[in-house]
Amino acid sequence: MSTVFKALADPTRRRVLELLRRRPMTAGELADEFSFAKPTMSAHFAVLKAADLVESQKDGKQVIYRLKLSVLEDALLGFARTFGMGGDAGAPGGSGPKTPSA
Amino acid sequence: MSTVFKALADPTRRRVLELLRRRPMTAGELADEFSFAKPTMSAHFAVLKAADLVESQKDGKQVIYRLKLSVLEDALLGFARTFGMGGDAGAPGGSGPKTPSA
DNA sequence: ACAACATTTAGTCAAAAAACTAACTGAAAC
DNA sequence: GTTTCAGTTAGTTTTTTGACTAAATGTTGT
Repeated sequence: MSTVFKALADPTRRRVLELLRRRPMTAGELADEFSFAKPTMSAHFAVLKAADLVESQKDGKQVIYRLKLSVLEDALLGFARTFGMGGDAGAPGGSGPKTPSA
Repeated sequence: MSTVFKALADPTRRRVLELLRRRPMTAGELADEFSFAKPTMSAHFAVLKAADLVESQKDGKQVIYRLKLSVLEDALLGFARTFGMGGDAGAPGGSGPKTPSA
């Protein structure tokens, strides 16, 4: 959970995820979308992978990155649910703004 | 947007938000829930405020913090929507969800 | 085997983040 | 009006982050 939010904290990484939403891309393709050096991008990929937000697959001499949408979904919506958006997960009492549990 | 995700990246701040979801609390009440020194907590509050995730109101010698749920909602669900969760915002066959350069 | 290519690893550096203590500000209480 | 209390500001320190260059790894093509 914490690793996911840490990963999402950087705008470059968020944009990588958005790019990967459309289609899987190689490290090189992704790197071409940014002005950073390749090792810098590689480090970003590593953070995303550590957060389990992407998976990588080796294909010849390139590496294909693919978004793990379900993980992003679970983290985001799971957290949102903690706040009473789209479900309920923590404010059972009665003073809450959402979750009209009565 | 970036300030929101930066704010959410820290577990202490996420927990502060969760506490504030139940009811507005004073800085002192919030600080009591953690083992950090008060200035440390004050700095966390400042980050949350800069991200517009909370608002503060002075009441005598204390400061009441209140969650701005709608801001959190907009950020979280807005970002989720970018990824096609709970709506649509850019994935389908077109050429570009962002940067509609045409 | 070797050259070319794609990517990662290693090592460095500067800037940002998160914590602390000490000192300050403002409001209440005495 | 001075003490006390709540909270923030200032200043310091340590750790983490994000960037870079140079070098290593592994893969394909010659």
